[in-house]
Amino acid sequence: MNARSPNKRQFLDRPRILDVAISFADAHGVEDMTMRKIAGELNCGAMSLYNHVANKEELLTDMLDAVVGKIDTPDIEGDWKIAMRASAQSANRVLLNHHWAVGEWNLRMPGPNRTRYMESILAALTQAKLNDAIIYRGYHAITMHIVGFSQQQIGYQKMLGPNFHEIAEGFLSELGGNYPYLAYHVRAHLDEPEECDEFLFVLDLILDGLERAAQCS
Amino acid sequence: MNARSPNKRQFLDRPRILDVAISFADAHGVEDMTMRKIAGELNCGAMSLYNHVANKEELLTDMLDAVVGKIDTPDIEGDWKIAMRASAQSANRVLLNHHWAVGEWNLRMPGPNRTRYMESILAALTQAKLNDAIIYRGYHAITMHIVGFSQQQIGYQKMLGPNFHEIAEGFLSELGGNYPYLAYHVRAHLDEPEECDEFLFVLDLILDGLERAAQCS
DNA sequence: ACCTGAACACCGTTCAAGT
DNA sequence: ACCTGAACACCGTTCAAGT
Repeated sequence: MNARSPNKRQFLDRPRILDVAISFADAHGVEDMTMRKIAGELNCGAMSLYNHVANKEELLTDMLDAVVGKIDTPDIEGDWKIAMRASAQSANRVLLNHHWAVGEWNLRMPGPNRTRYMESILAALTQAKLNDAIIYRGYHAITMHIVGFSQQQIGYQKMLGPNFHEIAEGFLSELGGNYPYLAYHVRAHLDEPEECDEFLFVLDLILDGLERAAQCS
Repeated sequence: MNARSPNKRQFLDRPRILDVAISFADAHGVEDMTMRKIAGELNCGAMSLYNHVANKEELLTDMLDAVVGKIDTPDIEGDWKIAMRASAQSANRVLLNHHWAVGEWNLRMPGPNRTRYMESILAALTQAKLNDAIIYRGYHAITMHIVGFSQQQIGYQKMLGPNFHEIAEGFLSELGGNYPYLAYHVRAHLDEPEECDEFLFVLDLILDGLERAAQCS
């Protein structure tokens, strides 16, 4: 009669597996995520998962698409740059919350959520009355920035870990007297209070540049 | 007396292991790279590798650093934007030649080559007489673009594979009538002859934006 | 229809034994 | 000092058997 009893139906279904897998990857990283461990958290045998999911690849593809589904789509009304900023910031927030997702983004074919997401970005750029060439390049530039910058942020977080200061200081002393510019840069990292506006700073570089390029042509 | 003979010294050393590992990852991807397979290509037992390398993690860290060592550093003389463009293009070329490297870039602490590379970028930005805040943000923007854009290019290449057209057409017919903007974008991909200047287009957006931001402040 | 244990073909790495 | 096979604790997944 308890949770581990074989007769107690576990309501094992696709969404529940997806939820548990995402939570596990959030907590321990996707490289530690194992079919056996997911099954363990669901109190079922590892092979039971395969009644609902073709294989681990498919599970990961669906996990990514579920995460993409959480991103706020740009509002088609009003100023396109403001809408794009809001959506990009939402994407950045979501990706930081699921730090494994950024590594899967460019490896997998888009699922339904990502397809919708792509369409919404392209729709917003078209709405902005940019010409075709700028929309084409702009789409790549914007999505590149969203996942690339998030990945860089996450990468630094992972490399430095919770004992941030200690590792950075260690790296600094390894540098010795050489590499003065790098030492200066690392020290700036240690002093900096907030990084969140840096994502938007670079995004604006791109958005403003696109607008300017469109006016020139 | 042949290569597989145990008495024939294999000159098994760190650089040789690194070379073979990089070639293997280039050919089959890092996810298929195995200590046992590397050993196989070196005609030695899997455990022999551990006499020269602490573990697979360390090997991957060194592989990435070796790849970074191939990137042309920006020339400190002359126009900073031209120098940065040349170096970024070199990085893009190197990363496309070692498509696994881009996934490791943000996961590992910099080795000696990457340390030198970071220093050279920061030196070039300082040489450009940009102010401290712009150098700080600009460094992140430029490196983000170099690895982020390369990763996006590689990701599309991997997803679509050699039978590029076929898969894209399949995706298009899956889209059906919905997602008109996305369908248009995918068709533009199919028509486009060259993508190599798109990397520079976005880089210039960033470089010009940095210069403009520096003048404003 | 759904679940599952045993088994297979792999991993990275430890260890004790070889030379 | 360098090499290595056996072994350990894992993987993802197949398959045949259960309900």
